[in-house]
Amino acid sequence: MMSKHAKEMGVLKEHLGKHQLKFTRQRELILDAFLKQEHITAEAMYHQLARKDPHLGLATIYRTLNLFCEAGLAQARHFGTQTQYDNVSHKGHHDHLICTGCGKIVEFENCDIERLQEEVASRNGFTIQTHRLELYGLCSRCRH
Amino acid sequence: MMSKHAKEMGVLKEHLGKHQLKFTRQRELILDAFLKQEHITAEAMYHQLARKDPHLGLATIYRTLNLFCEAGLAQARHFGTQTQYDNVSHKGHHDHLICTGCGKIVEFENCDIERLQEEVASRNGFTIQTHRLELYGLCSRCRH
DNA sequence: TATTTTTTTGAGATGGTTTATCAATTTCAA
DNA sequence: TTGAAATTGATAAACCATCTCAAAAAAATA
Ligand SMILES: [Mn+2]
Ligand SMILES: [Mn+2]
Ligand SMILES: [Zn+2]
Ligand SMILES: [Zn+2]
Repeated sequence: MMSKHAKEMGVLKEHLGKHQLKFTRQRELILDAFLKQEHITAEAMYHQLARKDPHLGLATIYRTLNLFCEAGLAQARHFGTQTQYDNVSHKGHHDHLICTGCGKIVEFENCDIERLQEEVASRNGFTIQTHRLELYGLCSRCRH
Repeated sequence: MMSKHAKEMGVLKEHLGKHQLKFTRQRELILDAFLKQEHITAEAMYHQLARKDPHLGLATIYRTLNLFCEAGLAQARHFGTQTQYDNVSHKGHHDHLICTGCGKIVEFENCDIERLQEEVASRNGFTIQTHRLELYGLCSRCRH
């Protein structure tokens, strides 16, 4: 039977091949667990994977999640104190709504906002490379 | 002669009074230096003030800048690795364009973007408390 | 398959930034 | 002027992420 994450595993292997990097048991294990998440911290992955492999080191988790970022499977986001790794393997650009009550994260895309950002930039002589838009507030559950 | 920063000194003193805090030589010194800046890090203030008072501690700078935030004179911004303290004593809400080449920071306000943010939030059942919008790219000088 | 080369790993040290601790000092109201 | 309360400066600690390096694993080569 074919792995559930065959496509993404292929993306990783292609990246590894292009950069003289090796395919390891740890990288496979971490990718498999990562793809089941939407946003996760290195620390959270560490604890979650400790059950499957108690010897997996935290440094390896960080190294591997950063590798996923380079391979285009993940994006590092800095919402709070710890870096959240965003699983972007199956989605395009998006921004976030974050509940300050329960920590819930909702993703959204808004072309109008993106266009206005470009306008602001060009009006000031800038060319945008990246941007960051985060809306912090209370979700409907936490408001009541 | 009246101090150049009389109004802001008044805001600070009012905040101190309301919270049983004391007016000190250090707080006056740091406020005076802070108000001459647009955005500055605690570390940068520390080095800058070392000339006027070589005994001023870094912890005091941090404590005092955080106090200014509580008094509404400053806002902490997390653009890069170090916290930038934004002098908001004479301005309202604004967002930032940041040049990845030279570090130049341009402030902007855009009501249309703000309105669209509210729309996105309410469509998702959220009530916005704060937001963060940063556009990273190259300024006209750095592009050439 | 055996050998060699190269990369990766795990444990812990290290680094950078900010906050906490605490005895000595300063402020300010009585 | 006195004394309670807050502040300060030096430095330790916390925190998150990266770096170091010897041992292990992977892949290329023979
Ligand atoms: Mn996301
Ligand atoms: Mn600003
Ligand atoms: Zn919530
Ligand atoms: Zn520039």
